[in-house]
Amino acid sequence: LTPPEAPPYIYLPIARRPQGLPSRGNITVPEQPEPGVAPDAEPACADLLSTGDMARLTGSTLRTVRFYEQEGLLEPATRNGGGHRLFSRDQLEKLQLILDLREAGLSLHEIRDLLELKQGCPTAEAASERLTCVLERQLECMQHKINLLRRLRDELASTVSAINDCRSCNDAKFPHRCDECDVLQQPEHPRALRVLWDT
Amino acid sequence: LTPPEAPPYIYLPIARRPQGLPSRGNITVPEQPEPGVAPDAEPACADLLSTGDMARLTGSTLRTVRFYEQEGLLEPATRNGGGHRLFSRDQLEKLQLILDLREAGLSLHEIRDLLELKQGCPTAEAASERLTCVLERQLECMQHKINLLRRLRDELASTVSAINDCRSCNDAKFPHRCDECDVLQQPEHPRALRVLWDT
DNA sequence: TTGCTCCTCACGTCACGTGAGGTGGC
DNA sequence: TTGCTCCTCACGTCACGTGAGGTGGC
Repeated sequence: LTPPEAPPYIYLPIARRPQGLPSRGNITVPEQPEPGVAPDAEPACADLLSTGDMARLTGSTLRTVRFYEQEGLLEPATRNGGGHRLFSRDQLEKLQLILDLREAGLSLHEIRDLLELKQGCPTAEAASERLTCVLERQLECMQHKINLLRRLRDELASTVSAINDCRSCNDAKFPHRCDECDVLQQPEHPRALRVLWDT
Repeated sequence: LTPPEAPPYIYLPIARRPQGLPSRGNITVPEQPEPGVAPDAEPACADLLSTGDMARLTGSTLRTVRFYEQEGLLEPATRNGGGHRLFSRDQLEKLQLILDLREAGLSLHEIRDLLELKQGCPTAEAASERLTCVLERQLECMQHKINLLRRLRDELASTVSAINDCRSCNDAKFPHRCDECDVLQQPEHPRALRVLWDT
């Protein structure tokens, strides 16, 4: 990808960056091709992203981008003269998916398996079946997690509303005998209220 | 809590455990008081739970229960003659809440702050306001996470349905030019399909 | 005596965070 | 020359996992 004769300063990250693409400290996600720029002229070299661009555009960190490269999840298209990594756009999208899957609870091992699944299958049939199988198992886990989060959200919300009247409390039952207080009228306190407030 | 004169074998965990409470390998969650057993006679000693009971009843591990005790999140009511921890029922409920909050993404530090918040406040007003503030911030985080998980679930589900037709694929475009395939008819592929399948 | 459950170190792991010291083009 | 961004070690952290070797009542 790097012409051997070209001097390093040809490859300055700023020079490579089309106007409107990531400027320092700007977190706006840039659109794909500039109008008037042929998208298939120099497809891999047209708009490469630095490690910092990758981090800023995804809300992650330099360390995370480098760590994912070290673990084989990301691959820079090339490096410039100063040794700086330069990533193509598809690696940005890959990074965004990895970060979302991480937040959904998948380990990097599971994510790597997903990313490598298709290339590890001899036929489209095998790849389709295996990917479907893995994704459906993950879909179940995600649904369980959504259900837990929704239950917990409702529990904490009802705890907040239950202790609302405690702002005007002058009772000596605070803090040790709040479970005997008439202000907390609910017949059965939600678990979070019992654990965080009753005692 | 431990009468100094009493010999240790008075405190056997089996002897303390009312019938119907956690038997080995049984994951059913027992009901609170046995009918016919006065619930306030020996309240702290009536039904104490071993570390293993705590782990089994919550689906966690011995190590986790011990770690949470070491970190000051749980406290055993006492220990028996053999040094085995014995927890009261409110610690089981506390452990369940801790585990749910962990799965929701809170750190043990944040959870400890929540658990200690009330006792660290001089008045009910202060405690109510601070707990409300902390919980409402967490509610926002949880809602964001729910939204992310739902989006990701839908994205993966549509990816699964998109590659369904690939089971009968014999095209030479597999595996490197699937993005040019007519079978993947959607005008705009979802991100997961682009990252995991197109290439 | 044999299982079973529990105990205490203590080292390992996963996914990064956080400096320390150095480089390279405006 | 001065900032700014990026680089490579390398040690730290968080939340446990995983044996190793030992105890105690059926």
